Amino acid sequence: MDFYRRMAVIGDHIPYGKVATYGQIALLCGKPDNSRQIGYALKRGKAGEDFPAHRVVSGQGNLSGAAAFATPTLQKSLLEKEGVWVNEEGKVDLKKFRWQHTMAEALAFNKIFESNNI
DNA sequence: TAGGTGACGCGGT
DNA sequence: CACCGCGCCACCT
Repeated sequence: MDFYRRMAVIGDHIPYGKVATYGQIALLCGKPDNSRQIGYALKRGKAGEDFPAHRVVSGQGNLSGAAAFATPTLQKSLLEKEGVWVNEEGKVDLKKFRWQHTMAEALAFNKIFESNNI
C-alpha cells in the first residue's frame, strides 16, 4: 500500500475552511500510528503539489510554525482567508474548525484506495 | 550497522 | 501547564 498516494487522495477532500489533524489523516490513510509520516510527507512534498498543507494542524490545534512555510505567517493568513480563526498563540479551535469526517467518507476513501490499488 | 531526528500523538507524572 | 517516555518510521549521519 502506498501511504503517500493515499495521503494525496485525502488531501483532495479536506474541505475548504476546515482543518485536519496529522493523526486524523494518518487514520484515514489506514495507518493510525503514522502521524509523524504525515509531517514528513508534507515537508518533502510527498503528497503532491496540490495538497492543502496549510489545513493540517496538530491534535491540539497548533499550526506548524514558521519553519514549515515560506513566511512565518503564511499558514495563518491562508487559513484566515478561508474563514478559519487563528488566535495569537497560532492555534485554531478544533471544535469549531476541525473537519468532522463521517464514517461514510472513511469508507468511501477505502473504496478509492481499493479501486486504485493503493 | 547503530544511533539520532522529526510540521506527531497519547498517556503519565 | 510543563516535561518525560514510548510508539511510529523514513531518512539522515
